Amino acid sequence: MVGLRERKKQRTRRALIEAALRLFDEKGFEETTLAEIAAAAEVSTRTFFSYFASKEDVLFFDGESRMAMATELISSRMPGEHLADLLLRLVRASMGWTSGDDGFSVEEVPLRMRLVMTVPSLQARALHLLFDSQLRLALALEDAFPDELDHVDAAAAVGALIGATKLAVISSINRGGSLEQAEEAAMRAAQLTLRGLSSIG
Amino acid sequence: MVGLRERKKQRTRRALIEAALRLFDEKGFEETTLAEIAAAAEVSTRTFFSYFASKEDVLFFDGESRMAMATELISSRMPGEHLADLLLRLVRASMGWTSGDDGFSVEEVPLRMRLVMTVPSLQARALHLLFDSQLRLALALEDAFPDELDHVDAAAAVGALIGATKLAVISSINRGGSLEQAEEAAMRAAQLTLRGLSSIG
DNA sequence: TTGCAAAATTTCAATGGGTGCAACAAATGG
DNA sequence: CCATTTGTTGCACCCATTGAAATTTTGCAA
Repeated sequence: MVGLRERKKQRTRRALIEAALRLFDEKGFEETTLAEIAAAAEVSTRTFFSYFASKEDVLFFDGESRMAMATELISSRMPGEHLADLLLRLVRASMGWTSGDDGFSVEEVPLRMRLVMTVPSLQARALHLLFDSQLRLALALEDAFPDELDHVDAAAAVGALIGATKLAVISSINRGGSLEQAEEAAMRAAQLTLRGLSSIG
Repeated sequence: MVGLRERKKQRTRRALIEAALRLFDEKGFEETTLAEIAAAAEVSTRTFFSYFASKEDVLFFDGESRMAMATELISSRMPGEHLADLLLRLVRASMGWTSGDDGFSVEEVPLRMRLVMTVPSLQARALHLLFDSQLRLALALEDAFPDELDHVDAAAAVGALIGATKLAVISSINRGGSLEQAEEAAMRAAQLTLRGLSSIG
């Protein structure tokens, strides 16, 4: 299963990610070409596309593992646990996740935030990925509350929670707030929303 | 103010929009090139970009006028009107807006929905535009409730409301629901969220 | 170890969106 | 009618992305 082939692929993937993040940091996203990233990772430009579907995607390399952690947490619902409590657990836990098994650490979080806030195509991609995650989380919620939630409830709960926290965070940062203030705003928005959600589950 | 120059520009803009929508409908978005759109509108390809910043943007030509209607509605808050009531008015009204002064009618709504649901780059662009609108709506809300809402409240309210309805609509459509069922889901999600929001304003 | 099939990489050419620029045409205002 | 402003065009160019064919690397079995 974990033969040489697989290990080599992981090494290449890692090299691409590291090269890309470094170059994005040094020269900016739009100023970095795929050719440069590929060269820095010592592969051909074409090979980049067998690892990532687009230039944007390399920045969100840990999306899948974060998603896996989230769905796992949801499916770990304690018997009888209330919707709002489970979601609060989810919000708290996910703020601590920097990255999963991908082996990258918390250091690239500010870089990613900066890039997503300033580069339109990255913002669009981030929103798109987040939206996709929400649909999947809603499905997971439905599974976790088979008798209590229908799909509109589940969608409304996930959409409201993530919608509120996301807008609060960005709105806070747009006003020049620090990452700490943004985190603070996120928790407050989440709690406001969860209070409303307590009428559902 | 409305000289020949201005009228001519509006005619060109309209021609571009009509040509683009027709071609997107006939051949699909990705299969339509900018050269074809420009040719159908009888301008040069280069000119397309003095009207729209990207191929995606032409599909959302009425975004600004819809936004204007929304902010106007918010600023028309009756004295003492409660947050949830104002937002309910907003949701109801906006479902009726097909397009504003742009002079296009309800006919392109299904086309747009179909394209946004199936073309990734359009979905990303739509989410990006919607997100931007949310930030502006949150600001408008803050202005409308100067004493009752701080910016986290406002962001949470807008984010939760739009997040919930959006996810409910798409989730409903993803299950094969009709546009009517989606609208139904939207209203239900909005009401669930507004109930929670009644604790804020 | 050798040889072969599968998988990964490279090379190459082409498409198409998007931009900067300089020439050109048309409208406006006097 | 002239001068200025504004919009249009053609052109050269950059770069992301894709397809296909050629080539290399790896896994595995004889």
